[in-house]
Amino acid sequence: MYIYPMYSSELIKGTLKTIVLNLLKENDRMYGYEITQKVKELTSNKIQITEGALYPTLHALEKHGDVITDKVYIGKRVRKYYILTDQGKKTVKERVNELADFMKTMRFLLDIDSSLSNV
Amino acid sequence: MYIYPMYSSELIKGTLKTIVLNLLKENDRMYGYEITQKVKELTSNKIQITEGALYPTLHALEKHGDVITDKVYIGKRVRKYYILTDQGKKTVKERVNELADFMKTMRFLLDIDSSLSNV
DNA sequence: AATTTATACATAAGAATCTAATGTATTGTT
DNA sequence: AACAATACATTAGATTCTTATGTATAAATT
Repeated sequence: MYIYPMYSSELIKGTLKTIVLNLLKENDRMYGYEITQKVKELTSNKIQITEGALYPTLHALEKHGDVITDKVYIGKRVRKYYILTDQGKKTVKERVNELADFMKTMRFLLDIDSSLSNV
Repeated sequence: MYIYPMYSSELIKGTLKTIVLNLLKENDRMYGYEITQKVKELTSNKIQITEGALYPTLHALEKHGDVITDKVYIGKRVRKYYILTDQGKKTVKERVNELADFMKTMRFLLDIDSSLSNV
């Protein structure tokens, strides 16, 4: 059974906020651990968000007003749900558009589309 | 006259080495300043490599054996040409393939291809 | 002729963002 | 009973960038 390699960490830098915001756009409410598992699953283990990266990011999004939280107890264990605000919905669009544009530029710059092996 | 905005710096992080290596693959020999101008030109000012980012990157590539240098004097002014080594040619392929794969994953994860506004 | 802009290298302090490690605690599985 | 999974969080250290600074030559403008 072949294990897909993870991407080198430099690549993921700068896209984490966008990934998290976009997941929240599509799922209404998610908690931290759920986000790490969902990304892992959706990317066949190629992107694994570490907790040391995720939680500070979530806290920053909350501070910035892009998300609000809802603390829920499952038995005695705490869970913090994150929900997009209206402001956050705007931020998602901006971020995703910017990333899409950036990737377009990179494909051109690196002449990627012409070799069809990676489409 | 509309000035295209630059991408936020987080996005560029982690792709600089790949951009530089790929340019060297396509141009045989280039010097630092030339690289900054070429990237600026090819991306309509949307990616502007700063010297503080570029020179340390070039030095790291040399240290790692991906490039060798050729110091040339234009009159009294020095110019350091960078040339890919065989090792460097391998590294370019790996880096570009990884970035292409990563962008593919991101397009899927962020559901970008379905909205055709950014293709 | 003098000043400014462009060319061309380089380094260094500080910011941002990540990894890896550590910590606490509960719940499910073997 | 022991281990793995769930769920939060923080911190030291690494990496990679920005911004500022420095040095110097060549070309263009006033």
